[in-house]
Amino acid sequence: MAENIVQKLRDDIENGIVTNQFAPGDRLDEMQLAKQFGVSRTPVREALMQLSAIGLIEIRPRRGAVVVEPGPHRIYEMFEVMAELEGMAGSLAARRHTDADRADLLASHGRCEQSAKADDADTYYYDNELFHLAIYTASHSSFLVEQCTALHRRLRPYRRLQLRVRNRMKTSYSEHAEIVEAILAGEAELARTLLRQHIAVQGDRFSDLVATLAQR
Amino acid sequence: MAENIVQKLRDDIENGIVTNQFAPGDRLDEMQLAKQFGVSRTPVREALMQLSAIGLIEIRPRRGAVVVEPGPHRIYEMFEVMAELEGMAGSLAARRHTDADRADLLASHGRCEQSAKADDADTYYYDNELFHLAIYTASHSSFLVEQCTALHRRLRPYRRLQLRVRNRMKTSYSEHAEIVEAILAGEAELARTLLRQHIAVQGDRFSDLVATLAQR
DNA sequence: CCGTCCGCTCTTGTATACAAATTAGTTGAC
DNA sequence: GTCAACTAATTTGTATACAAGAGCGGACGG
Repeated sequence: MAENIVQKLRDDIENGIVTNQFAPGDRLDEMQLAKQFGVSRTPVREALMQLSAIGLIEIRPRRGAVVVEPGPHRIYEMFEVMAELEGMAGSLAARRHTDADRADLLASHGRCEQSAKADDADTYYYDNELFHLAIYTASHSSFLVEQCTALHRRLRPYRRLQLRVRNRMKTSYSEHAEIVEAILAGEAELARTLLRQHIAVQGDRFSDLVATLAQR
Repeated sequence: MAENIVQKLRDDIENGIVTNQFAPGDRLDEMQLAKQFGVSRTPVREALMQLSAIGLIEIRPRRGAVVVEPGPHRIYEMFEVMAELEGMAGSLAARRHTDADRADLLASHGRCEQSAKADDADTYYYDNELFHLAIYTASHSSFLVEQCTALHRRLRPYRRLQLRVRNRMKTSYSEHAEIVEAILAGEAELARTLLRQHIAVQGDRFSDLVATLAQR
């Protein structure tokens, strides 16, 4: 077992935060975590620092780590940036996609169709991630792929909340269809606009988000 | 002295990388760095992990940390994303700027004018950073500000290289003037386009970048 | 009875010791 | 002479021990 311990700790704690086992505002005690996972404080500290770098927790000097709770406004801002980056990826994808990208995009779109029709939120959630990843990849900008996946990952819990809204899944899927069409047709600006609107939390969707955040 | 040690190490090592004291490809030996700074390996490791999170170095399990050298193509990709984010910030700033933002923007723009006219590259480099920061701030999206400053920071060394190109400083300044005008006039899309073009490494500027990278 | 100050404890930050792995060097065999 | 394998040394990863700052409680004074 190598450095994987830190990775495993990071993933486990991150998972714990996402699933609300560690609620926002909670203090993450190093010794407690160390005992809980059967390791020493050293790898725990390293894992916490990585989570701090991602932005999931905040480490205040000499005062420990606490799970951050981004307020609705901040979450809105993050989606705003995500919308822009996804729009960029879509635009580049429209211009640069290869035959392999086309196949991947259609395949993941097909899987979304299946899970949307089956009304299976969990599967759709997963397929949706792959669909968006396919767009990132088709942009052929490795740095953009990294930025997008990082932000996508960070927004994961809230994206999941959004799916709870009635009919969001079906709406999302039909938006995907237009996006695929635009990308494959090489319509860069259309793809950008559609993706931006697909991601952005505008109008009613913002109140929906706030509402679902509250009832959590 | 508290956790500042890690911060200081991080800044010093980052500075060393930026100033090419630690050349790309160099192995960063933990013990050597620890001795050099008169501390133990623990804070050095933490500083290295932070640098790894930023993307300045790469840590391969059991094989140490090496300074990464982003190839020209990757640097181009990073500027491509930066251009998009700055464009977004400019667009938001055009719509949301307050009187205070207006004053800040004009002030930093004025300082750029001074240093450009004095042909002082170092001062211009610094004033230029403040100018762009003023735009980020005027967007009134704290998350966007963070993303922009992080990427801006990472691109710092290459931005500095670009200033070496003949007349780049004057050109840059005149582009700033148009950008300020667009933002203060509330022309969101114009501001976006101008900023995108201002940042993007397109056409000749890419070959200039490659050339300056090579002669470093 | 309330407020402030001093001290104790608990937690974080740093150092060092120990374990495991990788790499390089040397030796032996083909 | 070259290649491969084994061993030793260097270096990373983890644990533990030690130091120092922050929070909390009790005691003393007003």
